[in-house]
Amino acid sequence: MRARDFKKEEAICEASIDLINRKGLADTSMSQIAKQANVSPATIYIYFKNKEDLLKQLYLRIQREASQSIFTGYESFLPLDESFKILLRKAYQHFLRKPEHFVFLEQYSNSPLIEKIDKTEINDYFEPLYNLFDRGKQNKIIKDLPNEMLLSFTFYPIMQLVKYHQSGRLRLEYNQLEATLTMAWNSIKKDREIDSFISFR
Amino acid sequence: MRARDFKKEEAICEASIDLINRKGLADTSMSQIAKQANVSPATIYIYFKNKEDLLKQLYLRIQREASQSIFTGYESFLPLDESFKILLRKAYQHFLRKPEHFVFLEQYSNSPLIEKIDKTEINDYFEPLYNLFDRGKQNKIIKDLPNEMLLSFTFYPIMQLVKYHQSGRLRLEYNQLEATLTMAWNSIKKDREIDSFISFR
Amino acid sequence: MRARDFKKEEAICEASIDLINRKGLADTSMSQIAKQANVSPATIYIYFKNKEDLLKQLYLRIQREASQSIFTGYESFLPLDESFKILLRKAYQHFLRKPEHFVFLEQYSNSPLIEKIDKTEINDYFEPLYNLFDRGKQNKIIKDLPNEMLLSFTFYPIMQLVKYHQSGRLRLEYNQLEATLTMAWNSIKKDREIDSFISFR
Amino acid sequence: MRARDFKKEEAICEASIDLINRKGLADTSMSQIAKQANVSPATIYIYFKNKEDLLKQLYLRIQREASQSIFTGYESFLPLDESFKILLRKAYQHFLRKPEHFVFLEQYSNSPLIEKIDKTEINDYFEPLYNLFDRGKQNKIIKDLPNEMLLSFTFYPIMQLVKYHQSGRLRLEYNQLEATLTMAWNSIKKDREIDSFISFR
DNA sequence: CATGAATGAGAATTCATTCAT
DNA sequence: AATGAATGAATTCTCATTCAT
Repeated sequence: MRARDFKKEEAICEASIDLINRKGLADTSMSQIAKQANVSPATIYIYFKNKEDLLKQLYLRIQREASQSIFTGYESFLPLDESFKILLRKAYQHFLRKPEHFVFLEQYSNSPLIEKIDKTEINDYFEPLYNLFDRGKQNKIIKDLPNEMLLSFTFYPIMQLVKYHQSGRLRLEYNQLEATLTMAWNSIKKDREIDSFISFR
Repeated sequence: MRARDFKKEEAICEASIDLINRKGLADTSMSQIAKQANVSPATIYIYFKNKEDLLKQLYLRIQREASQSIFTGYESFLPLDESFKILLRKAYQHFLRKPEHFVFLEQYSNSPLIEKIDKTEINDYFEPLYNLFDRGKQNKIIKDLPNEMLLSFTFYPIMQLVKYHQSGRLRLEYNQLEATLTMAWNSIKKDREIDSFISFR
Repeated sequence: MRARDFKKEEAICEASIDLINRKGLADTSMSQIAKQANVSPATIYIYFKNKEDLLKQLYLRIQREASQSIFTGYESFLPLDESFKILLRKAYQHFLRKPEHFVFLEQYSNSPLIEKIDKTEINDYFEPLYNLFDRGKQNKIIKDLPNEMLLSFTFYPIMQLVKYHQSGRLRLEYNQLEATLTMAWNSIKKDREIDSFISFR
Repeated sequence: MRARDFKKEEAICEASIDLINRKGLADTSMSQIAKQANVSPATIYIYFKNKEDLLKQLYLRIQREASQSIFTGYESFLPLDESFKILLRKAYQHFLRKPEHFVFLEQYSNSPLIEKIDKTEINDYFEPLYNLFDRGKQNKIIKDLPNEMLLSFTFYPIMQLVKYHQSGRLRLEYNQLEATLTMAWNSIKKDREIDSFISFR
C-alpha cells in the first residue's frame, strides 16, 4: 500500500488558491488545478470529496492558519490597548505575508459558498479578540458596543488597508501602521463623555 | 446589441443579479438567467455582447445607481460634518434598500473580474466624498491622511455594518445608526493634539 | 427559431438501439450514440432529459410499436383459436422483422431498469391478449388458469423461438410456425378431462 | 490471479451478483464491488483477470451450480415422464431458492456478453435434459421436434413462472406446480394422431 | 496475498455561444 | 427583435486498472 503523499495534497491546495485568485472561483476548473498541481484530476478526489469540499477545506485551513498566526503567543496579561494593538498588528502582518490567503478569503467569503460554512467554528477563531472586547467593556475601557460594531471600526478597517496595500494603492510604512493602530484603538476606547450617549441596550 | 425592449433588458439584469447572489458567479449560467428572465438564451446576446460584458454592465449600472442615490441632492454648503453624515447615512440606507445590489457588488469586486473594470470611472462615483475629504483636510478639520485611510475608517465600517444587517447579525436602529455616524466622523476629525503625530507625508 | 428536426430524433434512437444491442447497455455511451447518430452529444439532451430517460423512451416506443403492429386489425369476432393464432403469428413475425427491437426489449426488460417502468402502461399493450384469454375462460374453451400461466405456455415459448431464430439455432419455416401455433393453442385449450384437476382457485 | 482466501473470493462474487442485480451491469463498478465485499479494488484483480473475466466466471459458476443442483441424483431408469418432471421441478425449485442467481443469469444472457461464452460448455450442462428428449423421441413417447422447440414449451415456460414468482405476480403452490409440470409434459408428449402432422424434417 | 494511492481515459452532462427561421 | 435548436468545447467526476509498499 502506498502512503498518502502530503506533498500532493499541498500542491493541490496551492494550485487551487493560486488559480482561484487569478482566474476566479467561476473560472477555475478541477482539471486546471490538477494540471498546475502536477497530479491527475482523479487524485484530487482522493484528498477531497468534490469541488465544493475542496474549496471549503481551503477556506477552513486558511482561516485556521490565520487564527493561529494571529493569536498564538498572545499574552493576555498586557494592558488592553497593548494587547489590542498586538493582535491587529499581527493580523495586518500575517495577511501581508500571505496575500494569496487574504485574496482567497475575500473572494470566498463574499460568495454564496460562505453560507455552507459552520459559523461557530469560524467564530472560535476570533474568540481571543472577542474576549478582549468583553474584558474592555467590563472594565469600562472600551465602549459598550456590540462586538460587531467594534470589529467594524478596528479589524475591518485594517483589513481594508491590507487590500489597499495589495492593490498597491496605499502601502503603510511601519510608523504609519502604528499610527493606524492607535487610530483604531481610539475609535473604540471609552475616554470621553461624548461617547456616553451611544447606547445599544 | 442595441437595446429595444426595456422590460426584457430589466428582466435579464434582475434575473442575473438574483441568481448570482444566490448561486454565485461560478454557478450561474446564461441559460439559467434566460430561463428565470423568461427569454431565450439568444435574446441575452441582443442586449449584451457576452457573459463577461453582461456582468460588467451589471456592476457598472449598480455602482452608478448607488452613486446617484447617495450623492444626488447633496448640499455642499452645509457644515462638513453634516455633509459627511448625510452621505454615509444615505449610503447605508441605499444598500439597506437594495440588498441584492450590495451583495452583488461585494461578490463582483472581490473576484478577479474587478480588474477588468476601468477604475477611473468608479472613482468618479466617489468624487463628492473625496472632495469632502480634501476640503476637510485643507480646512484642518479632517486629519491629514490619505483618502484610502479615511475611507477605511468611515465608509467601509459602515459597509461592514450593512453586511451585518443583511446577515441578521446586527440590525442598527435609527439612534444607533446616528451614533455610529458620529463615531465614524470622530475617527477622522482633527480635534486633538494626539492626532498630530500621525503623518503620511 | 429552428424547428425540431425529427430526423435527428430518429437518428438518435436508431443509433442507440444499434449500439446497445451490439455493445450492451453497460458499454454504450452518450458520445458513442451521438457520433453514430451524427449529432453533437448536447443535441441528445434536447430530445431526451438524460440517459435514463432516453433508454426508457426507447423501451416504451418499441413496446408501443410492437403492440400496434400485433394488435391492429385484430378481429375479435373470429373463433377464439383463430384469433389466438393470428395474434401469436403477428407477434412472431413482427419481431422477426424487427430483430433489433426484440433484442433491445430483452436486454432492457432483464435489467433493473425495467423496475422504473410503469407496468400499467405496458399491460395496456397486452390488453387484447388478456381479453382473449378471459373470453376463452368464460366460454370454457381455455383452461381456467391465471393469465401468467397462459402466457408462459403460449406467448413466451413463441418469443423463445424468435430468440432461437435470431441466433440462427432454429429457423422455423412457415409450416413449422403454424404447427407451433397449434401446439401453443393445444397447451391451453380445455378439451379433455385430464385438465380438470388443474385448479388455481 | 491464483486464488487463496476462499472467503474473499466468495465475498467478491456475492457482492458482484447483488450489485449487478440491483443496479445493473451498466451501473456496477469494480470499486463498488470492492467496497461491498470489504476488500481493496486491487484484491479483485488477484482473483479475476479483469472485469469481463469476473462477470464471465460468475456466469459460468452460476450455470454450473444450477446444473449440478438440477441434475445430480437424477435417476435415468425412471419412466421418462417421471424423469422429466423431476428435472423441471428441481430447476424451478433451485431458482426459487437462489433468486439472485436467476436474476443474474437473465441479465447476463440477454446482454451481448453472452456471445463471448463458449456455448458448448453451457450445452454440456443441459446434456441430461437433451438425452432425455432424445430417448423420448426414439421411443416415440415425445414428439419428434428439435430440442429447441421442446425446451421452448417446457423449460422456458417454467423459467417464466420463476420470474413471475420473483416479481410477486404469481406464486405457484405445490399442487399448482405439479399441475404445471403435467401441462409441460403434455405439450411435448406424443400421444395423439393430431401431433403427427407436425414435422421438422 | 493484500492494500489504498494513483492515474489517464472516458463517462454524463452543461456551457457559452451561434444558427436558422 | 426574438426564438428554440444546435453545437464543440469544457465541466465535474468516476472508471478500470496498475503501482508501490
